[in-house]
Amino acid sequence: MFLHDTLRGEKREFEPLKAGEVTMYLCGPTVYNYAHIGNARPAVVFDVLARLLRRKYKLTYARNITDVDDKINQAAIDSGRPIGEITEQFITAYNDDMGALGVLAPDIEPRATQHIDAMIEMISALVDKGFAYAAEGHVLFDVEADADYGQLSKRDIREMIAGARVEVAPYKKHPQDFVLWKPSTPELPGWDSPWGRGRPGWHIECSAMSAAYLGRTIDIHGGGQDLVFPHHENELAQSTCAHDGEPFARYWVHNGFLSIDSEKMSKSLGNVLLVHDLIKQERGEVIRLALLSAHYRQPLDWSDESLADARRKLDRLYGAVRGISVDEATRKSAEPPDSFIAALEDDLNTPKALAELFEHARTLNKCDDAAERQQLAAQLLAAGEVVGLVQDDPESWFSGAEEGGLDAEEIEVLLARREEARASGDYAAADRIRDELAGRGITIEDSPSGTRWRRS
RNA sequence: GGCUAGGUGGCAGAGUGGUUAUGCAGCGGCCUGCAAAGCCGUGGACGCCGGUUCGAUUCCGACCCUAGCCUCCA
Repeated sequence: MFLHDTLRGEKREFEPLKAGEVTMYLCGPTVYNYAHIGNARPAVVFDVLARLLRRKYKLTYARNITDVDDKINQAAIDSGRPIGEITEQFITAYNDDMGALGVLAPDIEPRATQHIDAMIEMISALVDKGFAYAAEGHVLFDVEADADYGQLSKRDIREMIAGARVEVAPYKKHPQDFVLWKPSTPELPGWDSPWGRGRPGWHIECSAMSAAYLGRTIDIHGGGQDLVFPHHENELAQSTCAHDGEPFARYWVHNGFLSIDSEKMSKSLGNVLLVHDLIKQERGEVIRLALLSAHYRQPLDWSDESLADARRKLDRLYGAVRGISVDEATRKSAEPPDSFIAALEDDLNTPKALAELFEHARTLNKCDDAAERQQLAAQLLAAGEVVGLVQDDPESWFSGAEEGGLDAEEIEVLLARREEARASGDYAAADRIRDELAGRGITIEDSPSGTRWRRS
């Protein structure tokens, strides 16, 4: 298995720290709004990685929830609702939305507000060891005390023109020093600490929670590319300095950015696509495949076309297994094609893996031996399970409900009438029925084993 | 300006120092009452300029273009 590591800047063989066991941490959502399609990409990508890793290793996968944050505070002020109500609402919404995309729950979903003690402890350690200092109720990380600061994002703090565009707070020793702890006014959420009542900075949350659940050194740390700086750089600095130089993450894995119709997704452009809305119009599986159709490190441009494309791909895969009954034992014992796993194990090359799956589908379509067909179908389903696709019943995939469409019974009545017409040689009447169905989005397929239909 | 990724056929998107990616769309055929699905065949590509090489889309260098980060955004 190979993974691209941002810190080393290269793809290299993956070896867990402890033989047979893997720890993985992914930066999860800040719960003040619904997740958008860009947020969904890392969740889906690392879900596939988790599924793949579980084939070989005992995986412990943590994805945090940031439920204390100034954006949340602002949302509470704007809406006049209590913070706890807002965070609960969006935690539930996030899990529902990701579930709709086939994302399995991580082993651990730690919440920041439940780990304040661990954060305070880590901040104290950083102060004691000379890597942080208190100033005006704040505690700041001293980047100049960490000779390695900038190693992940390949930045040299001496060259950073910090403060050129943002006013530097007067209590900072160095413009790049970042907040570990900040004071809270009475109306803001806060916890007692050695530096007074306050709340944690964003970066320390992940450092403290990953150490609490996964240990000081974790195997894989994931997130979006935009988190490399400053978030992950700061996590790396905090954790390494607090732990006397013990390595923090052995592989840093970052997914590429997603754009919408070649434009950056942003509120000002009004093109923010929420998963919550998208799943009302399109099946989650289609969205999931669309997210996996480009390599995770590549930029991904989202458009109506990418969804239509994903839908047709699923038509092909479901079409290959349609009508084949795979018994439980065969299904359970089947292994995905080697080439499929090989592609995934090469830095999670999902487009390549899917291409292998299409080749496999062609082999299946060509095969006319019943036993062999069942075996091939079982392999395809086993492969689908690794990427979280093609796990639905093929019949329900093709007959999936559509608003205002004909229901299955009406269709069957029409098909029966068409069969009668065909049997009596009245093809004109048969074709009229077919045209009528086509006009209402139903495509007919005659086959030796009877006529079947699907929504197109 | 700096750092980090990219620029592949009509679209999406892998990969490789010389040989079919794959999916969709196109074209020809098989199958079908006709279709659809499926199968077979087929056209079409590697940003620009140099260099290395018997040979480069693939390696090296310059250039152009795009994206992300340098502003607590996945």
